[in-house]
Amino acid sequence: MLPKPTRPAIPLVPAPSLRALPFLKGTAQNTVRLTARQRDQLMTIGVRMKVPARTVVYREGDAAHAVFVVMEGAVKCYRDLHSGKRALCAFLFSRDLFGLAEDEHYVNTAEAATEVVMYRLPLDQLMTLLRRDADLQFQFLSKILHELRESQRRAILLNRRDAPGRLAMFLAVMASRQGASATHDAKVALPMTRSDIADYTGLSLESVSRAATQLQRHGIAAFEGRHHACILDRARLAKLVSAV
Amino acid sequence: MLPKPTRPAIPLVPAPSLRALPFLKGTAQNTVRLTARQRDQLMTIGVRMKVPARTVVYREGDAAHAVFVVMEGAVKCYRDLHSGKRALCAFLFSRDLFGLAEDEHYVNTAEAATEVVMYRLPLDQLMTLLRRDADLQFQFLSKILHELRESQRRAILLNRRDAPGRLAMFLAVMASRQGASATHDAKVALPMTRSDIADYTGLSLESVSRAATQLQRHGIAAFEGRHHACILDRARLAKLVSAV
DNA sequence: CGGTTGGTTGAGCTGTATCAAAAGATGTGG
DNA sequence: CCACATCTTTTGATACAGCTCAACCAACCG
Repeated sequence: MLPKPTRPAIPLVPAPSLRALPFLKGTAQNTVRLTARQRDQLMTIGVRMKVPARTVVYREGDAAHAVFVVMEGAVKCYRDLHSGKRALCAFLFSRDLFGLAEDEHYVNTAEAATEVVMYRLPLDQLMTLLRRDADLQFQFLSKILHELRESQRRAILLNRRDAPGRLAMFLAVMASRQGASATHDAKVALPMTRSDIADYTGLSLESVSRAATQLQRHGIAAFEGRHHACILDRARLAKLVSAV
Repeated sequence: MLPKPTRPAIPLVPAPSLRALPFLKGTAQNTVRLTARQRDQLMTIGVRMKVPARTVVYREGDAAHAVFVVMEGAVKCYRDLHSGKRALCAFLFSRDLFGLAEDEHYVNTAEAATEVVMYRLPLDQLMTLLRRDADLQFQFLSKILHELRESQRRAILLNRRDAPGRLAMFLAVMASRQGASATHDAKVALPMTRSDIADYTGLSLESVSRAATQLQRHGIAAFEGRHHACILDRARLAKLVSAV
């Protein structure tokens, strides 16, 4: 399922880092700061991998021997339900962490939504590292905390009943992830399919489509092609988002 | 808002502990094991508090100076939405952790649903402890990971469209929290109000009520009084739960 | 060019939110 | 101890929003 991991001969590639709002002090950027040494250590135990889209990194129920850090591309994490439907738990992007096990087994399936570059961190070695370096461990703790909050935010999204509102929240999340400044950068990349968006927002495929055309008709956002959206009216989008 | 914290003169009270499925090895009980020394340390920096029901421990947006561990009773964590509705993020019970901040501020409001006994752990002292004791920190990391999964499980609950199914999932969660064995202990305590259940399950108050009578009519569960349910047919409840 | 995958649009149905009101619990003070 | 006021829960009738089924359109690919 996975191509054989390859370690780059010359480490010219960037070292893994983590994106998260800090637990404590407010800094300008929402990145947990790893020291050069910590990044080196992670790079040492980690294996850099590049996989094509649709690669299944691991399946729900598999024994967990590693966690992963996304470097480039998008990963989706999901659980297949008995009804044949799919619950998408999260999209992972650059500097995101995934593969956190429960009781030594993965709780959901991870699949590359695009071509993905990532680091594979073997659990035993990572554990050794974390046990020795409490600061590094704290960065991981912060990152997991960050994911917890994203999950709660998604829960709020799912609480909504209106399809346009849900899609608006999804758009807003994607925009903020891509570091969209308040004014410019209205373009939002949507590397996933509509079906993925449907599974993530808890809507049917058709409702996503309808909600998109609705946002477009109201001049709030434009959907150009499959994988790009353009936020036209930030104020009204924000209003829709907070109109829970 | 909060009564003055009091430290017990004689530490005859139980030390704080954390409930979580372990990250790595599967043990029989779902409790993270703290060493006696770690529990002592937590008890040393922590302050034991007993608050009556409806006490607001902290509000969304407050500066975060401490985290809390529930010893007895139930706490609810929520966010009030602009529409006047309330999104309940989580119920916290014995050995649960709450008050995890984002950027030095609490992200939701915590309120005692019943009379609650808890430990208040000042952040600065806890941080010092965690920085020194990587093992202790790992217990906290595991606990947060556990909460992350509970949050994802709730997201799956919210994905459902049918009220009886949602209520069934809620019941199952409550039952498993109270350590219900597969056969006995069919009684489930529901310390919260119907309104709280509605806010947690993302249903309207009325739908919760209707769903409850429906489960009762089908002989799956009986609701006796406000705060107690009795699971009558475990098999069919499980079927309803997994019929996503 | 047919086949496949992904996306949009339309018509009807189901189930929950909503509004409204009654019934049941709870607590207070005479 | 009862009567009253308040809060919580239940029950009923209606409307609306999204799901489902189904057909259609577009892009991509050998």
